[in-house]
Amino acid sequence: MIPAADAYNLQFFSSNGFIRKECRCCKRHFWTLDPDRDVCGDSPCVPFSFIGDPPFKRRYSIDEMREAFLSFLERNGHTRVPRCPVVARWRDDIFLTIASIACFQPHVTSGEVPPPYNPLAISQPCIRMNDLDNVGKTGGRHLSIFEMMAHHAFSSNEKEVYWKEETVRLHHDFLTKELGIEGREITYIEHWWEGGGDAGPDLEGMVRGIELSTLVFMQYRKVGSEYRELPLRVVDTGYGLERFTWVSQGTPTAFEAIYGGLLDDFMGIAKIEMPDERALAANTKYAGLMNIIDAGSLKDARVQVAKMLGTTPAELEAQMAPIENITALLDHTKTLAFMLSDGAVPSNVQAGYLARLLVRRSKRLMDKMGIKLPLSELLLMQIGYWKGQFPSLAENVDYVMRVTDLEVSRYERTIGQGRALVSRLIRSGEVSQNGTLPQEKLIELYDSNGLPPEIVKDVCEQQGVKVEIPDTFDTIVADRHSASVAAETTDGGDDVLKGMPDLPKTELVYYSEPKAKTIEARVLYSDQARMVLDRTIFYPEGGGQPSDTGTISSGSRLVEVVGSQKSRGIVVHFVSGGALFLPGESVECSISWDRRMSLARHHSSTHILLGAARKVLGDHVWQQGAQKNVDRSRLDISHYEKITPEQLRQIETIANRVVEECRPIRAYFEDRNKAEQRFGFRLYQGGVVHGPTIRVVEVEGWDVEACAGIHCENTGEIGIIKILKSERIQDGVERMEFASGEAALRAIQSTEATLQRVAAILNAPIERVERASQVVMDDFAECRRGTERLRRSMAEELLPVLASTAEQVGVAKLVAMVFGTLTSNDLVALGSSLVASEPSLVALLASKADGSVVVMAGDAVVKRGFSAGRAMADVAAILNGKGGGKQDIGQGRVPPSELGRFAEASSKVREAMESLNHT
RNA sequence: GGGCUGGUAGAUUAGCGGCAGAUCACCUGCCUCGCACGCAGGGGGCCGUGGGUUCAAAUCCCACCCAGUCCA
Repeated sequence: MIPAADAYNLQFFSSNGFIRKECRCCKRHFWTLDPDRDVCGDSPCVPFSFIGDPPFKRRYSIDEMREAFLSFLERNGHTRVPRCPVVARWRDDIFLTIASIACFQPHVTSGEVPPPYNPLAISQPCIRMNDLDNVGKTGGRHLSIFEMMAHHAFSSNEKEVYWKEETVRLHHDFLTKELGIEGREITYIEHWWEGGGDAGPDLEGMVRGIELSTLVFMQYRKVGSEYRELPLRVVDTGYGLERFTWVSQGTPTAFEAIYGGLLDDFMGIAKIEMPDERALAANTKYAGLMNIIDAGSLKDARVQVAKMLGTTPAELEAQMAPIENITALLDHTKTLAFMLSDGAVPSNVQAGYLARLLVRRSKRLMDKMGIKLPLSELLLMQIGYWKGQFPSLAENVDYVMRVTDLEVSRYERTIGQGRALVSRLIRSGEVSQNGTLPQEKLIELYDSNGLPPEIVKDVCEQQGVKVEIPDTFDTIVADRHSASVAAETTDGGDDVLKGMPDLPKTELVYYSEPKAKTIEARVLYSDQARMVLDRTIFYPEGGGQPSDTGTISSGSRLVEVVGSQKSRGIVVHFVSGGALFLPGESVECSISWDRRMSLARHHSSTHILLGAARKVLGDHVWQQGAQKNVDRSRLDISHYEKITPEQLRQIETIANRVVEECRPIRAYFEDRNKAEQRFGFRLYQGGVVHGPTIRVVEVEGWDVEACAGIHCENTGEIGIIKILKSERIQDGVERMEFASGEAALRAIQSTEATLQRVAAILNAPIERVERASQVVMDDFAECRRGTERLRRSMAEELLPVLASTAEQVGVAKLVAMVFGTLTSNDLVALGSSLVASEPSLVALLASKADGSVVVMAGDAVVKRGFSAGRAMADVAAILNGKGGGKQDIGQGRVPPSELGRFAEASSKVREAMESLNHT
């Protein structure tokens, strides 16, 4: 979209002497106070020029800068709000908090929920993984974690807070009056912003070649190719804290400014020296000119910078690589510290995968630099460095350390196995003739076995096999996946209200009177399958809790309610029995009380178990999903390893203690912002919750969640919680299945009944079942071994007898015999002993028991060209059976009755033997 | 959520339709003052589970379970 021409034409600009210009380099329009300026102020149009020459009035540390920003805005009518977690659990579209505005999406920006304060100021740690490869190589322009300082204002037709004029004024005042940057240094580039379906004009605040801030005016919703006005206009600013700090200090890279002493500590551990400051600054400046860093352009950059410094690219590479690695490690470990402290569990899915990726990248960087210290120690150092500014980092140190060590050992295990795999691959000759590993194999090793190409190369070259890593490795891997992306199936989402007239919202009596078993209600709508009432006690399916069932009746007319759903505040009852009622009629509603109580018990148990799991396993435990049912329910939680039986028992014990304590369970509606302030993001266990008012379910002193379900009023009503089993449903997610109340009793009884039946089978009392079954299993194993021994000794015993029946046929000997009760396995054992003792022997053995036939041939006969397999096929043909085999063994089966003609078969074999080669 | 690997003795694994093998570990004996070791012998396998195909399945097909891994 081409924004309206006057979108950037601000009073602020004209009255302060700004002029609009077009960059001679990139052709973008920008505003400046400098009439002579003809470039926009962004790199690559202008180089970084703050290094060694900061344009600020003084140097700021990172927390001074944050404080300067937030207090400046407080003085200008904003309220400071605390940061959000970096793991965005309140969003179902992103895993990580990628911008400050993400804290207020979608509920605030959609207008559904009022902002906690308006306007407000925040400094939000954000994580972005899209430029991971660039981190370290661009002097700090790319970071996987950064703080986005922001002021947000939300305006509507009813309430105007502030919009473009005030935003730019605040920005300009902060930079000039607060930080002391000359107004002429600042340019504002006109830009159009789109993201997540929203759009609007924005201005990018540039100083000395670097973008310090972005001022976005979210104004439109993009629907197709059309832009519609949003009811709520959002001032979405983003001030890069790290960049502000860096520019204020003018250090060669941003990392000195961000990490200060921690950078020195890391360099000490890696035993590397700071490279020549001039080279480093040149490198950063040049990197600033490049928009995308890949293997090729990095090479170009090295050549250019080397030329500037009068050195060779190789020398420069040697000088820069260590600092690039250590700063990347510094960045990755900070990101990990934040993610893990927020309870991210490394896994193969979602945010967990990003955590795993970072662990592995960090570990690889450490290996490259020869750092022996455990990764967890580096995280500990990061936590130590940041906890003053982010005290919550220190709260989960044990978890962070433990899960990091575990994850690193998993990685090392994978790599160890991978190395062995590569060695085997080489030994087995999976290498092309010219001694290189096929590229196909290299890709597969990474894709299927997680082996980074460098490691494969390392192992291969130790064994003299060459490996070429293609420059486009990542692209090839990506292509492999994009080729197999299945067409997404989007179901239409049948609206349960389809075809109904406009109806008022249903009064939800199941909330106001949770103990009501029956009520009177008035019919608003009724057809063959659906009914809507003015009020209801039928809980509609939602939040993992199935709906109530029951009846709706009037006099002798009665329909069964098989389920209910809520849409736009209206509860629709699904009925069987037809359209018996007319709108306006008064009816009697009655729900299946046993079902309701069982569901309520299970639902309350879910909350209690979650709290118990958190106590036993740690604060990283979050609900990942839950399904309640009448007989049993399940709760999925995030956890990094298999829950042990002992932990499961502990969880069960603690949960039942909560039941015994008869704690009150309170359910109430609460203003969203108030609830969040009181209970934090822990509320959102059940996933994303919409609306300005949320229903809070509080198990006193134990657990608080936003939840729409029906609960007991007191934990005592649950009676008992029995965990039935736990399983790992995916890496990082454990599922617990449990039953509550009477269902728990039934489950226990059922297990007991099974045990009793087992006891009956074993003919032992329950107390001795364990021992008895052990004895049975041991006996069974012993029997199997005994049979095998017997088979072998029988073969030994029968050997001389059989051998004596051998008949000379040409140069070979034939033993042909039919047995009565042997099995195929026995025949093979016999045959193999026979041919082992006499290499020129052919054994043709059959059994009437199952009609199995075996032909075995000794080495000497095989050498002369005899094929036991072919002989077997001949025998099968004669005796109406089937069979075949290899040179030395043939097996088959014929109808036992045909064995009466065994002599015919043996003469056929004899014929084959007679025609054998005599030499 | 999707894709790709793999599951065989306590461990690491070979076999990939036709007699389940190797190495390490384990046990016994020998050698040795003793030992990393050496020599001789031995025990140890529902070939992940359940179906199917086949005269015959560790092996092929289907489903499931478990582990690993890449991508979103």
